[in-house]
Amino acid sequence: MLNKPPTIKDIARQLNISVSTVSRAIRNASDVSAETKKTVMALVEELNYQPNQLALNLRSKQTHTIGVIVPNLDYVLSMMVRGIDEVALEAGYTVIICQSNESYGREILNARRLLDRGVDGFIVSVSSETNSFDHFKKIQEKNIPMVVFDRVASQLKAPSVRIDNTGGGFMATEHLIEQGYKRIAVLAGPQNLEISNSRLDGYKNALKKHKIKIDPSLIIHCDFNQDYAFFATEELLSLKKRPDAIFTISDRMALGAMLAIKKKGLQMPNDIGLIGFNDEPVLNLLTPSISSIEQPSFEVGKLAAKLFIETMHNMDNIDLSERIIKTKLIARESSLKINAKKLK
Amino acid sequence: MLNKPPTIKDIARQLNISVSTVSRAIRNASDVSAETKKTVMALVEELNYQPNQLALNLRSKQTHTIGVIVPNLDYVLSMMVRGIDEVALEAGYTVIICQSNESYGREILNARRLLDRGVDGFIVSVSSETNSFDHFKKIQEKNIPMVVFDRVASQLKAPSVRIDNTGGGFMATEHLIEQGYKRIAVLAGPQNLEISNSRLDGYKNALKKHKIKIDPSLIIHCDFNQDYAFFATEELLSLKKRPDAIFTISDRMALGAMLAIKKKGLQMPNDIGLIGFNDEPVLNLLTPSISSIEQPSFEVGKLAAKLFIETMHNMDNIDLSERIIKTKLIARESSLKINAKKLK
DNA sequence: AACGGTACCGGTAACGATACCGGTATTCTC
DNA sequence: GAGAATACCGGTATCGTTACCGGTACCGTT
Repeated sequence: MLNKPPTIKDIARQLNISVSTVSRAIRNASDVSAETKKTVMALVEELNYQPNQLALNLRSKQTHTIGVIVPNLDYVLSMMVRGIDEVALEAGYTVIICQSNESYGREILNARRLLDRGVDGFIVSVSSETNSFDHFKKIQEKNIPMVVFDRVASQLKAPSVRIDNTGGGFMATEHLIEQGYKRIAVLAGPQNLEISNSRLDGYKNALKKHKIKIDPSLIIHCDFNQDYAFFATEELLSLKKRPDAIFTISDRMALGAMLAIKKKGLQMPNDIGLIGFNDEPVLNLLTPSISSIEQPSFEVGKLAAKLFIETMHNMDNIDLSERIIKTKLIARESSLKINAKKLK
Repeated sequence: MLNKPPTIKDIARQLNISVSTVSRAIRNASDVSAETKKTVMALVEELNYQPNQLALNLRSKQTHTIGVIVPNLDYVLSMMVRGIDEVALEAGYTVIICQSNESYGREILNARRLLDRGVDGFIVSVSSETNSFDHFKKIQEKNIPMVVFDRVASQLKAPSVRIDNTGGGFMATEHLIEQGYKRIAVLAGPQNLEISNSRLDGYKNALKKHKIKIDPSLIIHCDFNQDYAFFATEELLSLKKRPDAIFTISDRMALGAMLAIKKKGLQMPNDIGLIGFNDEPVLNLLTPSISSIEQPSFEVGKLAAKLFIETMHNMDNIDLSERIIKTKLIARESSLKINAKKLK
């Protein structure tokens, strides 16, 4: 049973009419009588005709496909991708997900491959290695729609969706201050990532507001990585004047910090406070449970996809304003000094 | 700047030669002189000519695309997908990932959409709702390559890769027995999922081997879900003769069980033992750390992709033998009775 | 009777690329 | 020097679909 799928031509031949008429009948266009339309549709049904997408792609130069490039598929990004997928599917688009693995070269490669696969556009979150944006600018010059999300880069002029990173960093830090912590360290991410620097800015803003001097020795840049965070925390804890609280700009790093804290034999929240960022569900299962900044990742993804579709349908008037989504403080045992005694 | 990308025709026109010659020159085929080849390649370079994939797709009826259908993107499956992606990319294939969200209808829809998007084949893990496999059988009848992985269904005759579920269930259960647990309960997954039943079989085998009577009241089927597992465990713990150990066939369920155990005020491993399945990294961070069965998910994915490519290149002689990958016991505090005292 | 409008349909050229066939020259062979 | 082999190239069909143009009826209007 390997007979090829029927084409519009087969239908035309069988019905003794022209392919154009068949085409029109199927697309329910005008210029075709109700009667012929009926006979065509009957045969379409009988033969189980499906239009050949590949041919349509060639003719229309569209594939109804969105290329999504992400640095990885950690908890946050995979939630966002699910959001993108949800909206895209609804709108009749298929999503191709490529991971750059935080590599600049891989990101370029992904873009190239997606491009000559004929995607209709891009939804992108940049890798931590990426400093130059020429590969994306080239895409924009070709008038191909592109939306950036989560990891936004201000050098890249494109519609964007992200969370309020500065605000989140501020909330986390102020929360620690309000709990009475005095020497607050921060594990920041890679230097050239805006998402990282914005959260760090929030941290600085909070200290300034409460008139606490910023101590550069308490600011550590390292990878978004549990192991790096572990070692960084060990170093922090062995300082002469060790910090009494740590804000890590991702939960993965908070986990590493937690391990280092436990290894050192310190108790949270009394000996030291800890707060992460992202609010991964696991935090609530740990002992002590760990505070964090919650963000609506799924919503970010959905909004990015919606924005993409809007942009796509309105290419001669692109709305470059930033969409910024609020975050929320989730205070748990690891930083709740006052209530901590009650909880015990 | 909206000049269309150059085509083979443009090159031909500029060089005053025919398109066929250009085509041959580009593909480095015979029947073209070294000289014209050089001039063609020079112009190709200059114009930055890229062959139009859409046209090639139509002509060759191939897209170099693999459709991957998974029920969700939890820890295990996303690792597997990463493995697939790795191998596929290397081999020049792009992967389209679709989530069925454990829905039979969605699975059918995904298959349809991927099909008329012209994927070259499928790599599939079935949803928990799926009982009928006609949608996949139809694909096979069209002589389109398909490989199933992880969630395998024996009704579906296709090359497959999965872990040794029965063996894993056996190892987990025997470990509990060896630690001295007597009344071992199991939280099994959905009834119609082979992956679930196989792990349950392993449990039964271990009990039989050690001459322990199987108590149906200790076997509970519920969703792969933390909340369900929580409630199921609460019920188990309120039994008159409550179990002294629980084997959950996924880590997500183990987390739910843990919460119920803690709520009840019981101590692991002495009051009750607990072991999960999958060995998600979080287990090691919990207090107590939770035992599990480790599986090489990334390898499963890679193997699935390799198997797919093999199958694809050898469609008239498909190798239907099952690839089964071994698992490994990771014993931690939640079930290590003997060493537990030392750890304290 | 002549004309304009509408409804319907068919032919053909694209889209971008490759495969096949056939036709020149040039070289080789004896 | 005739015939065969080779090297090189161009024309055309094809993949499946839609856009565009043109043509035939048929109707109603004046």
